[in-house]
Amino acid sequence: MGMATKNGNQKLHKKFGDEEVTLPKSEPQDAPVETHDQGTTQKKKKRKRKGKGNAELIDPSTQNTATEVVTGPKSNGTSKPQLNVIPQPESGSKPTETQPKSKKQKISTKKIQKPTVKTVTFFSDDEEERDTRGRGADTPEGLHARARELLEVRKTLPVYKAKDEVMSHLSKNKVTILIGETGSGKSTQIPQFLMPINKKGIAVTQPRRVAAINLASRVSEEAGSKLGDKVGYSVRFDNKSHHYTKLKYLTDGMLLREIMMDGDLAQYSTVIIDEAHERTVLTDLLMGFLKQLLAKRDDLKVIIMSATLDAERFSKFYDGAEILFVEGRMYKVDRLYIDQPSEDIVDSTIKAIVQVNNGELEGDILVFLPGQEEIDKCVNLLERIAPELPKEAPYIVPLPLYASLPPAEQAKVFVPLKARKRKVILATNIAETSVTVPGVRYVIDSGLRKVKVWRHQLGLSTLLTAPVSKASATQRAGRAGREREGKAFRLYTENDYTKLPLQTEPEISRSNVTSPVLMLKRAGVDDILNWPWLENPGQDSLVSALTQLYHLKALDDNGKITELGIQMAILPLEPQLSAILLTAHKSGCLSAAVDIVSCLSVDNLVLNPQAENRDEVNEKRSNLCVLGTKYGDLLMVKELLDFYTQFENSQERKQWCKELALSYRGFKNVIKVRNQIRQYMISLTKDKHLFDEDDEKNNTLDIPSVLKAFLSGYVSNTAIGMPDRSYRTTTSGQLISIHPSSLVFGKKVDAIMYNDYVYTTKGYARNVSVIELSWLQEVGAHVLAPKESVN
DNA sequence: GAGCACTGC
Repeated sequence: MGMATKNGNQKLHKKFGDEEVTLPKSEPQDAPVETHDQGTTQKKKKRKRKGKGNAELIDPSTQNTATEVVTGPKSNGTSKPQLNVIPQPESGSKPTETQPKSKKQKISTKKIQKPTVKTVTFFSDDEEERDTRGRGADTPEGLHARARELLEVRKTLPVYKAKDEVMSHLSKNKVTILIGETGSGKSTQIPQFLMPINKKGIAVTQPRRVAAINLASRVSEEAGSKLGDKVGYSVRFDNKSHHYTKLKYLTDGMLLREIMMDGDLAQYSTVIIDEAHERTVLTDLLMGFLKQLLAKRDDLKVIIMSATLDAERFSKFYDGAEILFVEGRMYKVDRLYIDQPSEDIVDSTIKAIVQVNNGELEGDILVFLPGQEEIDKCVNLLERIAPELPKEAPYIVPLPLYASLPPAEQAKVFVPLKARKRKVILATNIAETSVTVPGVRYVIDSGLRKVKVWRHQLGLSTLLTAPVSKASATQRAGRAGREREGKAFRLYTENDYTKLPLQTEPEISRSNVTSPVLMLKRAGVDDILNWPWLENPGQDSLVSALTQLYHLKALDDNGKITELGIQMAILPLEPQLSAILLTAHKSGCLSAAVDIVSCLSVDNLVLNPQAENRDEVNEKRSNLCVLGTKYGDLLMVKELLDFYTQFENSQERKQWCKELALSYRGFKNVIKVRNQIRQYMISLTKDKHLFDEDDEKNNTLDIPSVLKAFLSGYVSNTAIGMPDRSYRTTTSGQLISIHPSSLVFGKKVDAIMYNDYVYTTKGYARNVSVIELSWLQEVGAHVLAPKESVN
């Protein structure tokens, strides 16, 4: 059938009405699903059950039962079942959906109430909104009353019930791997259990700012103290902790900075790495540092908290550390597969949405799609077909959700709808971990995601659409079972599912590791290749990072970190950008360089205009930015920032941003970043007055100096204009095109420098500036072989 | 003449 998305809505609707729709196949359930067989299910064939039947489909962890914690042999003395190793998945079965426990381990099967863990939304990342809540209850009496209230809730958490066993284990071991699923309460309770017995502080890391802030605020309430006193947090731009704070939630990046300042982490007696299974570059690095530190410090305890999958790997990494398992509290989620996947993901998504809407009980639908393009297409189609769908079914309201969407648009997914309406949230991976949408009962999973892959041989990155891992598919499905039983409809076959990789490839093995390597050097690691990497990025990748750092003069001929390198590591920037600032300082154009670098550190600042007013916006930008038009995009953001700061009030700023398709929120972040960088530069140079004469300096902007400073960081990101108007890179001679979003697009110049080299339909240079050929020799002779670079 | 997931200091 392969219905094209270009079809009109009438036709589309008709096709859904007839019996061509065969997806997704649904398994008969024990639970009442009266409405399920409306309309489109006649053609369904019963799926063949394997072996143990229906139960095998269901992730045991999502059963609504509470289970006792099971610990390793050392916590013996009871007749409770034990577990210290995660069993290998049976071959041919569904490994990621098999939990390391047997039926007999369940000690209780009573139904649980609504999960009590506070829903974490991304809103509170904005301190303006966060500070307005929770006021007035700050009296000691009020805090204690609230804590007593919360204690009753805490006692129902699986991990609370196992407190004694967990504690007895933790007191005997230096390293523990603790597996706890969603709803177990591990992130809030375990650190609190430890507070009375820790002499020094407890650090708990999180991959995301919002999570650190929300956990700290919850736990502080539970502990009956004011946020920032006994329990606090520390994230970039926001610190609510004191030297006497006993329990500190921080982002993993923050703990890494602390390691660079104090390699022994002397202020902590326990470090907990939470969400270790996400395998971000930073958590991976932390785990390596901790391994080294454990050999040095006898009084340090380390707890690695994770979802199930990486437990054995973590255990091996920490010399066979024991694994504790805590049952989560999620509701049952049935997984259903398609039998004939379509080539067109938008097509099969729309069909699945319509069928779920027609056939399933009330509850919102969360759809996982790879990117903005697919999401926007689906939203448009759904808006058109919604009025044509059967009147018996709820009216569907499509809502997009992705990171570059303005905050007000994102907020719509949290607003409840009136009766007879059903939210269909079409989201990227943002909804897999970062944003939790309430009310979701059905998940539709395309099985796809976008992944950025760094190719160090070419010095470029590509953004690919790729299948998710089993772990990711399980996580996505779990989003349907947070409030009650749910269903996950997978837009791929069960056979395809079995072929998916077990886990997502760790980020570090597909990333540019220049910055991690500089951090290691700063922390005193000499032998980068043989450092205890949880995942070694590979020799090629490491050598390319070391070479890059050498070119940036962060490392000397012996591979030792230089004074410059130490300063670069301190700045909260990529090494290239740090190098640029230090060069700019020498050449007297620091202020302008800081402005530009701040803009470059903020994502989605200069937005893609909508298609209908694209030409108009582009023209406005180029008329406004005289220097940008002549010298390129670095000068453009400098000009834009100057305009932005000249406005009197935020209303004018907002309006101006809107007209030029710029992000107001982005500029607010630029100002924060700029302040932070200025502070760092002041402390590095010990010159308090470094930025005092800012206004005068703007009047005498030395453009060649600024561009040469940037060239010092981006020597290898340069290309030469050819007679046929194409450009070839100075490093490998590859063909490269100026991205049409650049102000330099369509111009013929001698040479260009760019910040990003991205391969999509072809190799594109993004964020392009005009440079002179002579500068390449002047600034980049030590990197570029003369014969290759200019001919 | 493109169109890009997510996160962190």
